[in-house]
Amino acid sequence: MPKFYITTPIYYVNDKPHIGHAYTTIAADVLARYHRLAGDEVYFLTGTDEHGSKIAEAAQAAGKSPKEFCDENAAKFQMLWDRLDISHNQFIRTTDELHIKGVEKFLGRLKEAGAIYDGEYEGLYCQGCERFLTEKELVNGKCPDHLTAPQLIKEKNYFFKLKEYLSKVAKLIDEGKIKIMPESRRSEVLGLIKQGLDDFSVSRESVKWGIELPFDRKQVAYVWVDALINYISALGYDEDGEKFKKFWPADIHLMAKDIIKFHALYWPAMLIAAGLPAPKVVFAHGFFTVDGQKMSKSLGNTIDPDALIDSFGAEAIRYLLLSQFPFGQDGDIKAGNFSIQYNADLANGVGNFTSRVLSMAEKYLSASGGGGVVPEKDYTFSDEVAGIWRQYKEAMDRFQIDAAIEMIKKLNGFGDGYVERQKPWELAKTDPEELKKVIYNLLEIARHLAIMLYPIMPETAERILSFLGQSDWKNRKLAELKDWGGLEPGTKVEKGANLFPRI
RNA sequence: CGCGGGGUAGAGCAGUUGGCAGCUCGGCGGGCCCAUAACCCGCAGGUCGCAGGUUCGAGUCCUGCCCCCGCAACCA
Repeated sequence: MPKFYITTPIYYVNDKPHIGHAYTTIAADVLARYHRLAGDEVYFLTGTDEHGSKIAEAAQAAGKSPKEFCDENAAKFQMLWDRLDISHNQFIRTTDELHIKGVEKFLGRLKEAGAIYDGEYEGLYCQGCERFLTEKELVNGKCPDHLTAPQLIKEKNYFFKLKEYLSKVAKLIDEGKIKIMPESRRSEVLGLIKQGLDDFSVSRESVKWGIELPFDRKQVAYVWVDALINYISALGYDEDGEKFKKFWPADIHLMAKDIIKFHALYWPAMLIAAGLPAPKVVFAHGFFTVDGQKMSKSLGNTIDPDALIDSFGAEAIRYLLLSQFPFGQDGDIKAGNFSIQYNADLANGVGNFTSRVLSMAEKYLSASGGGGVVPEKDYTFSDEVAGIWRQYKEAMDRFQIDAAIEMIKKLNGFGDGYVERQKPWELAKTDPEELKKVIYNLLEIARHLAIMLYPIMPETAERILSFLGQSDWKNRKLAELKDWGGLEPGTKVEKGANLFPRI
């Protein structure tokens, strides 16, 4: 059984989760669920990044200890993932003992390998960026990202020999061993390599809230280095450990484009230095604006994920967020149109289609025990549906979640069109035998629709499948589920509840 | 020479390797009555930002130009 190890970034817990975190995590969940459905052994990791001076400061401002502060915020993330039905296998926190051990081991390994050297660093440090800036990066003496003047800081630091490993990373990217997606990000990263990057420091002397270096307890790991290591520490980071052997390297690190450099260059370089394989895919999705504007607290247009869930439900939000624009690109979330789209795609689309099909089955094929009973199979549509499935799979395999959603809409439309052409309500009077075939086809289309829907809207899919009398589908692989004719004659179906009430 | 995204039908967007311009919403007109006043069909609506170039052929490649948006903090 192939394995599929997928990760989200670990989110910085200096505040509660926002819509961007939800977007990344839902996307990862969709891919994780798709791969489980396909029969892969999936390991889906998410978590929180809890060290660094910013956290320490925020905790102090809140009058709490760093750990207390982190506990509270980490819980908010966990609660949101719970509400959104995120199916992660593990939620790692960088304050977990497991992680701390992993970081110590990994940094120790880098030191042994001679990839770390100590030196003194004097530089302009930007609090906001949590890193030293070069003179060249400054604009009018200020950090271009934070518009604050960096402070001149001098401290002992350990450095990672990035320059020494960069050519190896470049080679892996070149050979496609590390796939950077989408394509535009790949060229961006190759451009960065061409420009040349400096060795970076992996430790901080001035920061206290962090993981102490095993070879120098006066220093703590730089928060970025600490964070990246979570992808292996979560698995136990033990070359002989079963979990680690099975799942590493990651099949895909998913993230937003702002942190591509860390994942596509720094992290693979560190892994190479430590003698470990690099991740197979580094996928950076885009940023989005909301209703044409960048989200910001001062503009008051931030969207609380919980409020969205309250209005539309977790299932609809998963769908709405991912159907807005091509996955990977920048785009705009038209929150103002959510109710329009909800009604169009979910209430009038999926909800109405399953409703009309199931109620026809119940009405025209009612059995003595009540409810509809699936009639004889008909093979009319094996080709059409197989074609849609092929495109759906292609889309998912290329991480084009939006394109996969298009296929769901296409199948839905195909089903609605079929109803119109066949007019079951007339066949009910003129041709009962033909009617049975038509109903069979419709029920079967509904089943396929539900399976396709599963990664995006798992709860909805399960409900439709249960209305269709399906119970053991979870034990089957997609390769089998997507074949035409999966619905067995004699199965009882029921109209079920209204899936998406109009709003 | 800061970085990045974008200019395609009224609105919002697709257009992978160049090959007769598509989708959704909205508008108009029909149809249907199984369904969540839902569904189906048809119509209107585009000089694909501008100007050159390459090509048998460019929204798609090249050059130049114009315009819009994001880039303090939070932060995917």
